[in-house]
Amino acid sequence: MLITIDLQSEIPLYLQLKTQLIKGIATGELAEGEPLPSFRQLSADLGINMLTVKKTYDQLKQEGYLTMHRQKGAVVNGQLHARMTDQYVLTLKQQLAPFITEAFCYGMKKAQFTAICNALYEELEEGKEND
Amino acid sequence: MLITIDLQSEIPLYLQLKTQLIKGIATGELAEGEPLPSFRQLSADLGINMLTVKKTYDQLKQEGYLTMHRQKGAVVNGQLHARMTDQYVLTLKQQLAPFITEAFCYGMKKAQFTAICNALYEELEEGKEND
Amino acid sequence: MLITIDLQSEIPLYLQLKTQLIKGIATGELAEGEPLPSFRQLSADLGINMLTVKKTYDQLKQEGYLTMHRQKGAVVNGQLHARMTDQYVLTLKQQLAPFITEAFCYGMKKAQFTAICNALYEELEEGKEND
Amino acid sequence: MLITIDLQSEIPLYLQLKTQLIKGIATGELAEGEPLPSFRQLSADLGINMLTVKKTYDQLKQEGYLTMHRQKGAVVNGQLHARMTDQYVLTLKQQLAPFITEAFCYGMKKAQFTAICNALYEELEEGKEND
DNA sequence: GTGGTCTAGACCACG
DNA sequence: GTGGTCTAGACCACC
Repeated sequence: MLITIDLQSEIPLYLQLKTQLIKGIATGELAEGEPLPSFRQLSADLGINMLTVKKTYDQLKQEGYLTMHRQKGAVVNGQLHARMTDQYVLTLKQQLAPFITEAFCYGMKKAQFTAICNALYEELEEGKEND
Repeated sequence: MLITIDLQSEIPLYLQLKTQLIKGIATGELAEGEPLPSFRQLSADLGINMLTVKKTYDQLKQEGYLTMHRQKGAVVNGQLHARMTDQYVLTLKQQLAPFITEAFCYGMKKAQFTAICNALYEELEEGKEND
Repeated sequence: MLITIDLQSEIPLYLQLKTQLIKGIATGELAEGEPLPSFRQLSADLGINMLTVKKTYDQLKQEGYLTMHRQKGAVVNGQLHARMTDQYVLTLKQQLAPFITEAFCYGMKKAQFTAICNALYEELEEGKEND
Repeated sequence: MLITIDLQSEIPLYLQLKTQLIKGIATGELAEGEPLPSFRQLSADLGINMLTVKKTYDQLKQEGYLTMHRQKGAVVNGQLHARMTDQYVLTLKQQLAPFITEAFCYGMKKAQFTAICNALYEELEEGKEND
């Protein structure tokens, strides 16, 4: 799986990495049980610090995406889903609100916004089918 | 206009304030030509630092939402919209992507996600009609 | 609140700190809403690294004991309890099992073990009453 | 005797193995004089490294649970108990404290905690009776 | 001042 | 080799 880090971006490195790994899991590109590269390996490949990678792995572990393994390193965890609690939906709404307000301010129509979301969603779904 | 600041939030105070003011302008709740409260007044009302309010006004002014008057203070500037560049759409997609990926991981269906967005969007549109 | 760190111990520093802070919260010595010292302050006081303190705070935050605050620093979070899920009880049993097995091997009677636990429990309860 | 190793666990493999062997000895499931499987056999059965098994046996030998025989391999050593020093009791209290504090924070009552411990204790005692 | 992030080293236990 | 922990610096945005 190809991972790219933009050192210029204002988005923290560990978040860039996290987002891409989650996407890999979502699309199935990183299948359940598949091992991820070790801290050292990945940090060397990306040219960033070990701790930054570890921080990412720690968060993914805490959120249930990964399991850390003394022998095999980090492996992808199945059994996501069924975590879509009301609490999550609430949090999501709060997170989306500012973007929607901004889009509205910029004169974007509801239909266009929906189209963008659908496009992103379908990207993931297609990725999953192609596994 | 009611403004609420969440000191617990990880969103910077000035951004919370900015978003709400922009929303007010977008919905028309803050009409063109209407003066905004002074730094001192607003910062006291919200219980935050004057500098934080000033920073918000500065940005809004710089983005064309406000005009500063020596006597009237800050007044709302009309003529928004028509700023929806391709660049903005691209940025928006990048910002939305992680939330959509996460929702997808948590098993949320596209329809449910769209429904949430539509609900948020319609809140804004209704606000505009009721002015 | 007095916090002591044993640099000689094989227990990680951040865990020593975490345990003591949780205990402080449990006994009510750190009351809801009370601010904790900043990273820099506490790390300087204890003579350990800032990141080690931050790591502790991060975990306590993630477990719901704390809320991080841009202005006030870290503050104690109320509304614990009601988190005693079946999952937690199961985890607890797994964590306790080895200690009980060991005690049993060393010839400790059930009554003595229970007595030790009760003593520890009552320490906390008394601490709470005395607030 | 059934031994299970959890590769996911954060508990070192050699400790998992050691705990279970001690438990077997404590309950009498592994009777005095009974030979244990060879390194090679046990490591193959459990799917772990031979060195890990050896490390476990070494420690058990050093703690007096086993005796190594050039021909018979490792054999169980009787005469346990009577090792419950004050030092051990102190250590145990320190180890249990964090779990009890956490349980207390989560709203667990003393009675429920005691019940859990008793249940675990009785499991061991019954194991012993049934031999 | 605060927290948030990142780096470049280091040592340890485990396997 | 792996992950787990720790240190001593640094820069940034926010308040």
